[in-house]
Amino acid sequence: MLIYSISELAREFAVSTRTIRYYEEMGLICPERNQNSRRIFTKKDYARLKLIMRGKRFGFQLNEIKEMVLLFDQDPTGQKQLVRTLGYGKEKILEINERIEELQELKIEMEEMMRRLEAGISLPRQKEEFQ
Amino acid sequence: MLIYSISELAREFAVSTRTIRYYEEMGLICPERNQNSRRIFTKKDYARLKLIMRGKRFGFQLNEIKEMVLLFDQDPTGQKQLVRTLGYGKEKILEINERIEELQELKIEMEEMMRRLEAGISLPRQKEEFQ
DNA sequence: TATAACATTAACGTTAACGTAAGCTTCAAG
DNA sequence: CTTGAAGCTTACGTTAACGTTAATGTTATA
Repeated sequence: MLIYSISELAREFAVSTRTIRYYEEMGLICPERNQNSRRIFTKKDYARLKLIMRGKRFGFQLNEIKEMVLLFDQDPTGQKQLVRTLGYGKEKILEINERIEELQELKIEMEEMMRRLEAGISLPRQKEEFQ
Repeated sequence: MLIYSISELAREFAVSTRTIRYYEEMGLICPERNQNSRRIFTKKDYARLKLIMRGKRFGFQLNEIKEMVLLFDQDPTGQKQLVRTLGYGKEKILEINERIEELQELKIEMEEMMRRLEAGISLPRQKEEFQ
């Protein structure tokens, strides 16, 4: 599909139309309008919304998400802008790495706890440490 | 250190004392009190707060976090309770796996974009897809 | 012993991220 | 042609997660 109405997008991403309008209000998306001022969403808008939703799943706030998408949106033709974008991107990648590591730790801890539970051991001392 | 005051914990976790009191208000922690009704935080409370903060970093809401910590808090002596806890834990591990995968995807995409930027290529077509 | 630093509860204020309702226009189907 | 579904704007309502203030009590220390 090449273009979407607001309700189609809302259905697709399992959010309300109000949510999408709110994202436009906040400047995270800028869909075109037809002659009757109805919003027209392109594939580009779709992709943008997908990024926004992912950011939300990761617990980022809308203004953080906005900062990210806007920064990567403008093509950094100027040398200075490019350097800035690169620095930002590398920083974000480091943050992502930290998150991945933390999640893997959490996973290991939970698996450990599951094993203990399955073995039928309460292990109050260990519990104290984890809890 | 074996016990903490509320301001010590607040400093340690870089939050306000109000935040810690709020978590108690919401039932996420239950610190003991001294004879003058001042809160006394033990190592156990410290560990609990650490878990809460991690949950926050992952974008969980306080009631979700509460559900988790409370569920793993009670030792599931009853068979039924144990089964329930095990099921919940395995579900959570699956969720964590999904998050890790999603983060790794995101990381790859961002590294890809960084490489393109460093190569000095705008790639409008690719931009459209990612953006 | 005074006094600053820290603690308590109670209560009202704030902000992000929407929900909801009203009043209007537009569009598609029978 | 009407009628119901969908869209629009405006605006007020809601909730989670605290911030802030007030009024008061406690503790440490010079």
